Amino acid sequence: MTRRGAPPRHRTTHASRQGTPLKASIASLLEHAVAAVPEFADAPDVTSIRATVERARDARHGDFATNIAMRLAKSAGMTPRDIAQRIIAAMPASELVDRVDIAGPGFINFTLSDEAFHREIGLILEQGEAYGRGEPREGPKVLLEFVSANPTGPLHVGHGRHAAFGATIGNLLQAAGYPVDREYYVNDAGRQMDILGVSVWLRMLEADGETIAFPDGGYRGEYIRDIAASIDRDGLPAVDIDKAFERLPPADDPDARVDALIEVAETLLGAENFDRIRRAAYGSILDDIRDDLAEFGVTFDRWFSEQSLTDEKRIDDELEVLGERRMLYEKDGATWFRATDYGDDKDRVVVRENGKTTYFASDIAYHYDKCQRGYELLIDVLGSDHHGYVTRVRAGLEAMGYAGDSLAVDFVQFVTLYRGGEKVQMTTRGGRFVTLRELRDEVGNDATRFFYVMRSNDQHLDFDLELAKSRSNDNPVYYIQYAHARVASVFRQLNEKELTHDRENGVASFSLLGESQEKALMSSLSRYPEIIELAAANRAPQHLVHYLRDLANDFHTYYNAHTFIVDDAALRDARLALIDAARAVIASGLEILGVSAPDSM
RNA sequence: GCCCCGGUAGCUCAGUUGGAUAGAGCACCAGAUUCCUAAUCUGGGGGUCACAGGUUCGAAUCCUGUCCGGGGUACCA
Repeated sequence: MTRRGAPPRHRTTHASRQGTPLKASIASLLEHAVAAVPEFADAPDVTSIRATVERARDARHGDFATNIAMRLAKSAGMTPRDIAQRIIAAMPASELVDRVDIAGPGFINFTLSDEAFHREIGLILEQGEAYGRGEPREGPKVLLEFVSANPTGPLHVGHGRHAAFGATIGNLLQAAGYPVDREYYVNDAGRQMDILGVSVWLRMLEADGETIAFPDGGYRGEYIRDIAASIDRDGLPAVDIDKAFERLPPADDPDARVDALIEVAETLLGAENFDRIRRAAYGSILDDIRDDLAEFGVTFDRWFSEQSLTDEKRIDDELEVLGERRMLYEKDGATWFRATDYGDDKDRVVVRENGKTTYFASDIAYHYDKCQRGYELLIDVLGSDHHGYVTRVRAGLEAMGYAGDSLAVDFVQFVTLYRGGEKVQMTTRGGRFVTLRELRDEVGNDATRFFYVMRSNDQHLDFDLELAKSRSNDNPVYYIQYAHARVASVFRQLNEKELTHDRENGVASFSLLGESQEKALMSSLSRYPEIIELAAANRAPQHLVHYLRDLANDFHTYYNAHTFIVDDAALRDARLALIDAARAVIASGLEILGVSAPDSM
């Protein structure tokens, strides 16, 4: 499992008042009961009682179950069943609970009253799409960084998964009440930007009719030509190409060749002009990335420039602090950070022999900066090939005086595209990837967002284009959206029959809803707050995906089994109120996933 | 070598932080619509949770070891 910096558990101050999720209400009853038994007063597990309350998996076990009696057995020196007996005897009466039973080796099973569910559905109708969202929390203040792709080309399908996952995590944390900001780290400094500038310049020359052996390390996408065409040539000096290229290192050393080309460009054009091309290039690409993400429903609170770390002397500050703390030393002409003091495999270079700082030096400064801005939990969404960074960045944070575990990293595994059973070639000879935009154009934003988070982030993702596009029962996106559209359709039908829906009458008539499908739907709906909390705490959107699928199934089953628009007004109002609650929860869940909730399909 | 992730039904994957008889979709088989959208529903078969030990009332889940697949192990970003 990926290591996760778990946010501290929400401390609930509850009585079983309205607005408290069902599970918390049950946990509260249990806490009172345990506290009322003197023998358990100092049992070590009492503080985590809430965590022991679970939904029963089997209807025969009631609605909720706890294993608290088994957990207390050792410290209390009693058998689980005896403990369960004592706890049940001490349980305060509640209108939410019909029965409390002991089962199996010592489980305590709670069977809720109809009233408990009716209240919960009423609450959904009252709160609408706000239902299930956690109370705003003081902290930890979360900074969520994701995508952060280099602005050297358009986003591809791998970045898309990062975008969808990160955005959904952000929505989930926010829904659970955490204060969260989203940030994109823009790698606008260093050699990559120089290579980008050179690539554009070479394409400009080509457009002028020059023949140029394009270097291996350069960016050769078609978009580079487009950018080259858009560069304002006013003030650019004329260039004697042949002379400029005659001293280049041989092609079998691509790195040296690219570096030499950068130098040539800077000399011939002048540093200012070259910088202008470079900025135009990365500015245009970054605009494209920003648009692409915005169309995908992914937005950021801040775009943080790597270059600003240098400009604002943040890296200098960092090196000074590390130096004062004696965390640096010189070797082989470079400056090294004592990462091994903090558990890393080896020490790491922060200033190279050539005097330039490393990307790692920027990373420390950047994460240090995040801490200094007051964020208490830093979440980075990274590709799984970056796992080696975590230890050293944590080391950097600790050396700078912050807790290493304030950094949590969620790794996103690779994406493989399939068309039917066929694997899709993701890269072309020109080094071109299938872009996120192409994927979105082909399968649509909704299916794309959904499929990206359908699987656990640390699972390889097989993205089947045909399945994502299919408008059939194979496709879980449409399955869920269809449930939402069906509810809207029912209300349209109601309108056509010139009937109206009296919600208050419906809520007052919930006791008429005795069908098994109705009870199942109510139970599922009441789970929503638990799902939000679970998915947020684990940063695992797939919990929400699976929940919505199950919820849609409960709805479709109900739809097929019973008619909602019946003659009996009370029953009709009650049924319509129930499906309207289902509509609200589905809409809320889809919103968190960044998927639309259509009224018709 | 060392580090990270994964191994659960024919396929793709869940599994609520150690619970009760391991779940879902697809695929396969059999059914449902005079009625609110059949983009739907109902039923059925299908499992050595990679393997071997261990921890305990209880293990797919935790520990140790082994095997297989992917990734990483830069004075690149």
